[in-house]
Amino acid sequence: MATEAFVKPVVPNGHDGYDDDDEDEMPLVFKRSSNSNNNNNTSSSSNRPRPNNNAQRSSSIGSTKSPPPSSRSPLTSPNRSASSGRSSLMKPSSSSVKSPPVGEDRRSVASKERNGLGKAPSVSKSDDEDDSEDDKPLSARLKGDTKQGSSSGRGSSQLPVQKSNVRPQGVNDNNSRNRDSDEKVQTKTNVGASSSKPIHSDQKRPLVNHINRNGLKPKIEGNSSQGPAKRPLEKGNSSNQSSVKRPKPSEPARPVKIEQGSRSTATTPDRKGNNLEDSKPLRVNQVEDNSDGDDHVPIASRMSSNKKASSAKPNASMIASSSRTIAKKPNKWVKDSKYSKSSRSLPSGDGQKKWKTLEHNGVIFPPPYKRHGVKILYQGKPVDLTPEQEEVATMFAVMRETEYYNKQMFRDNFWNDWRKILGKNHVIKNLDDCDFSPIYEWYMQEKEIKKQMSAEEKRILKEEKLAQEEKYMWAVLDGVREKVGNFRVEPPGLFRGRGEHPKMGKLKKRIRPCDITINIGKEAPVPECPIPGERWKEVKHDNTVTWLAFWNDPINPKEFKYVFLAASSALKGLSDKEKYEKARKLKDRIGHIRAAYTKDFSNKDVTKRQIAVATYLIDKLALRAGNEKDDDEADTVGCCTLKVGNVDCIPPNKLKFDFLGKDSIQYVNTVEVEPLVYKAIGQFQAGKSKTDDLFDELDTSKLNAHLKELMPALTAKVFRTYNASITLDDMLSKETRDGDVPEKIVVYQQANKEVAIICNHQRTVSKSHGAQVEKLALKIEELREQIKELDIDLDRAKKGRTPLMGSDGKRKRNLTPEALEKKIMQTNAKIEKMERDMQTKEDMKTVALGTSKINYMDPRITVAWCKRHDVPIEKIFNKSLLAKFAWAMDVDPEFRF
DNA sequence: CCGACTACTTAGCAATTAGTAT
DNA sequence: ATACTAATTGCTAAGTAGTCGG
Repeated sequence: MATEAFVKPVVPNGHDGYDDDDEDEMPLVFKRSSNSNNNNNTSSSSNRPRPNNNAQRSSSIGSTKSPPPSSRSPLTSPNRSASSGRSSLMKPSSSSVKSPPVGEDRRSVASKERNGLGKAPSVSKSDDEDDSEDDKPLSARLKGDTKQGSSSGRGSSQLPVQKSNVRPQGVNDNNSRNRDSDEKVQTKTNVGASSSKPIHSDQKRPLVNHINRNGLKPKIEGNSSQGPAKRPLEKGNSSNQSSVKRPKPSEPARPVKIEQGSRSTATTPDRKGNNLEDSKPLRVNQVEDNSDGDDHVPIASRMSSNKKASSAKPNASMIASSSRTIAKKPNKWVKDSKYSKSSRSLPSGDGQKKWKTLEHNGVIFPPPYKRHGVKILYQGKPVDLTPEQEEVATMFAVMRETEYYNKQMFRDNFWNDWRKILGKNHVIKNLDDCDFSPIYEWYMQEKEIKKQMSAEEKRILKEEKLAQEEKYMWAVLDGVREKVGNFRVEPPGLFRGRGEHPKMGKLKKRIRPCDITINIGKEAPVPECPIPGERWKEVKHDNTVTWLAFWNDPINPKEFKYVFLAASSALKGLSDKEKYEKARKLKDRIGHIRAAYTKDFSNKDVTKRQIAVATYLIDKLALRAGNEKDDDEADTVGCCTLKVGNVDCIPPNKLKFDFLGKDSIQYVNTVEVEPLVYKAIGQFQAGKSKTDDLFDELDTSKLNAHLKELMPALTAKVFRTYNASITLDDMLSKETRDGDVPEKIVVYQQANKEVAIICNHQRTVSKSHGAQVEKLALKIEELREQIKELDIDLDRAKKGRTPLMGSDGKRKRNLTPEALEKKIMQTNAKIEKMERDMQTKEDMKTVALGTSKINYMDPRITVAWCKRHDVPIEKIFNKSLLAKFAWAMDVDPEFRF
């Protein structure tokens, strides 16, 4: 890697290349909110419980979803529901008040449209409306169609999902497990009741579906119907295996400084900083550059200004962007000259060239095991273990407080691997007679010692690690220094699969250089193997792929673990942008696509009918494709792999989905569907057992092959991206009102939440959630007491008397009635804010906003909205996201998805 | 048309760090 | 300064999907 090489300035984030241009796209108008309201349908019925977290989560989920506001959205959301809805988020002002339950909210939103499907495409941006409809998720459309529409509103559509509360059982179960569960439950209830749609009142979107949320817990056992839930895990704390941890690469930079970006730098070369080289230039700057530079200033500036955007980067991009429309899409490809791709090249190993030159230093290995000598007890007696045996025993000991520890599958798998290391005639004959407490205690003690280190010691340690890792953190691709995503080889440990994974507890052996294949430019020096005496398995020079290194997964040797560039790299940024552009194309074609599959709901060919119905579900519910899985994986499903038992038909035309999806997260949602879809599902289920495939004629290849006929490069996952982005765009445009920045941020979060619900992105309730809520409630109570006291003092002050003694026994200052009144008002405002915060907290406890922000919502929607409404982008995107979405920063303020 | 490979994105939770409150 | 939270970052599992050979 030498430094010299680069000339390019590097822009860290990637801007370099692309940018702008494309963005422009349509300027369209943004519409802002106009109406907001619509009606809403109620839907409500439901309640959704949401799951709680993990465990719970599963169960809980409710069914509801709501469609996004406008319509676009998909329909419903799955589980979570309930809570979410609530109000808090909403903006304070108006809505604030209530907070309806999540479910409702969404729904309320309502989409407008109703029609849906049928409609033709229209699309184009221009009108949103039309489009919208099309765009919108079906749900929305449905409603219309279907009937339902309960409410009025415009579109009412929504599917009605209802979420039923149902699942109580599950819920209960969960509860039992944790407190959380309770909450969930409650939540639902409460939520439901209370709020229902909250805020939104205005909005109201329909929500189609809404989920039910119930919470069941899935955890382990499954609850209800289906199966078992998988996700049990726990959350335990301790645990973890080893502990290694390392600093983060990211910032390493310290040293550098960079130039920022590009430009300046240009001259400078930056280099990677590796050690290797030297240093000079390098390092330092660079890194941070990106970050730094960006972080601070620029962004902000950009934002604010809005329009201009200039701020930041300048580059061409800006310009381009500004331009408005412009071609955009097609261009993209063009743009980057960097890798020229052909037009359609997509990311994946498509055989296209991904780079011309690639330099990097390979990977860093975890330190060798350090023996601690603490003995475990076997049948009460200390046992001597070899370092290797001790290492594995320690991995297990350290997991004592996790849920895995007591799972038979985990213990069996662990024992199976450990006993091989113990050897045939070892005194330890079974796991249950082993007492790992001494090691666990040693581990806890070590942890405490670390915690007690002085700040200075910690800093030194951190710096040492950084110095050691710095060279691995960077790669130079086509002359541009880029961060490497995961340059640390995974340390050995016990496999922690999610859900009921058949391999949980198996030993994940240590990876050595001879397991690793390196990919590097032909001209670049081959990274030196960091472990003396060992060598890489292989060194390749394949520029049709983006990985820097890989090794076979020790748990499943057929699979690989890759080392890629970080998300902030230009390579990843480009691919990200292409992903969103594809979704925007889908937006343009969605009307036709919906019309096409609607027509096939009654096709005589079963395969075609299944394709039509599956596509409808993916479009409307944002389900994942559902690839086939092996028996040695947790059994979870997606659309194509749904089992008959995962879908219940509820007359006259509702479907209740209940299955474990990716990561064994439960999806529970009851949604109203087109009568023909309802009928078709019944046909697909006829004569089959619960565990048979619902879509027996289908798999993801067939489905995607069909989708490609409708639109080039279209695949099932594009619908999720489309639904998420269109929902965000719609909600932001409809819900944003004049107001201060915090109010606008609330609107954004509400929209983000809607998307998260649609995508069923969940998180476990934090261990301290209950305590936190109680604490807040306590504080609110204290404030109320204060008000009482102040009222009395005010009364006395008006009569010219001095205040009573404070509850703390101290004398209070003599205040004027005016001052007291002001104080009362302030305190009341404080109480209201706290109550809103508490509600929000409750609503959001199982909703994970981050996943959709990182993977599904086109960042240009967010950036453009921030520019239009003078919201600093830093309020929405953290440092990592700013770096990842550098390519979207100079989007035209009028950009619409 | 399959299924084995292969490459790359998406996901939740744990560990860290930053930020506040005490 | 300390204790707790809240927010971020890291980790790596679990998906999607393209390609290739038969």
